[in-house]
Amino acid sequence: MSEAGENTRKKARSWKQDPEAVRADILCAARAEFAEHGLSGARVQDIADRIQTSKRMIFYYFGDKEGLYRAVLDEAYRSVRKAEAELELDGLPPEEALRKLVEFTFDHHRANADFIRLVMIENIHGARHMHEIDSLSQTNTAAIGQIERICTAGIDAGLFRADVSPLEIHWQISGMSFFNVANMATFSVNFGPDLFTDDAQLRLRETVVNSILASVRAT
Amino acid sequence: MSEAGENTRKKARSWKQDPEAVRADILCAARAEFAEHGLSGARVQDIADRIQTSKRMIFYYFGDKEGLYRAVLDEAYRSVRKAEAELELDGLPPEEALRKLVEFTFDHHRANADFIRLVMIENIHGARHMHEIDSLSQTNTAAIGQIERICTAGIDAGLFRADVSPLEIHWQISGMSFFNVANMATFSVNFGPDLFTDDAQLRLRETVVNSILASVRAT
DNA sequence: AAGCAAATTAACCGGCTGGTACAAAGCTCT
DNA sequence: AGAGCTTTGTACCAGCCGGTTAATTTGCTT
Repeated sequence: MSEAGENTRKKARSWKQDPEAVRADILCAARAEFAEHGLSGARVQDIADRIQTSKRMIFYYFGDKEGLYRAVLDEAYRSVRKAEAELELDGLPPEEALRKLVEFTFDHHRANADFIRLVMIENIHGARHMHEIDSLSQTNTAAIGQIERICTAGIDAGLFRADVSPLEIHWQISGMSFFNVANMATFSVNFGPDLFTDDAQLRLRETVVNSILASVRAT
Repeated sequence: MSEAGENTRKKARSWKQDPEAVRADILCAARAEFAEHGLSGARVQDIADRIQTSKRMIFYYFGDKEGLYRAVLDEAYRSVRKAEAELELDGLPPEEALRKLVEFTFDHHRANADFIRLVMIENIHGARHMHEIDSLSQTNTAAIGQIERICTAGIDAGLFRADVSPLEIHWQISGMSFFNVANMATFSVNFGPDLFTDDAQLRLRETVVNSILASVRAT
């Protein structure tokens, strides 16, 4: 019974201190757990079990369950916005830039299902916890900047309608890209899984690009 | 302490039996509770407290918490699909029909936030519970029928592209209409609440109509 | 090496929550 | 009216789970 875990890193008789690594481990395990089960569905013990640590550590570093949840949410948003910011579109012609942005968002959402699920969960809670995280509003509003630049360029070139709304465009792109991941489960049950094979997703992404481009194009 | 509730309908000394009403009441209260807090977040006691009944009744009629949740989900889908089926589009020209369908879906989703939240919750659970409800798949696949008819009419008239996919169109309409309600909370926090005023929603709905129509139109 | 704060462990607790046992009250049928 | 079913109320329980207490270990500083 007491002989378990001889090759584990931290347990078994003696352990090394590595607070930052522990903190990061907890955050990572918590993200998975929260994404999978939601805030109330997640079990602190299960988070501890996912990594080589004890329940106590979680409260030690994050205060309580909600504090941990908030930290997870914060870090998740931060990393996503960072990825978005790294997308370089400034050199491209407007239509091409918009296409790239749609394709990126669509793919990125698919590749980060955990983040999507966290946002779903946060919406279930009426975004109550996001309000308590300051730093986010700044990072996020910046996401519109790219679209704004594309739009002004497109309008100036006479390619886009003069009344396009960058915010509405972002809403549309986000909406479909988000829905695609968030509602895959129920959509598959209701209408079959055909839309979610790899090549169907490629076609679907192109459909989204077409819709967005068609709706901004000057007549 | 024990004198409470003289004017309540069922308690206080003597009560009338009305099983179907109780069942319906529970279902209604449960829908609200589940929509608000999710499956694990919902409290059976709180559901009982919302109406004039005891926790005991809930287990009596629905077996356990998940049974109740399943019943709620079933009823919710059923009523929504019923409303969809009542929409009459067959007489209209294709573009007009499609416009009406988009407008209806957009409005209907907004007006049924509880349903949206239930679907969000069910997606968090990977649609696990929907699989255990038979009757749904039939009701739901029928929802595509309308779009199929519109598309064939549109293609035959040379108004729509020949390669439009009814399923993809449904996906787009659902996606944006769903996202609009489901992610209102986080979207507002991130980008401000401007898009969710009544008249902004009217414009947004028109934007969705435009995108869909523009993307199906023959060049 | 001693002192001290930070990191970690193990055991524990209180109360909440899903679920139940049991009895009492209504309803139906004869 | 009363037997036998369904429906409802009350009290209760067992276990889970977030959170805590207290003691032990590590490592830094002097």
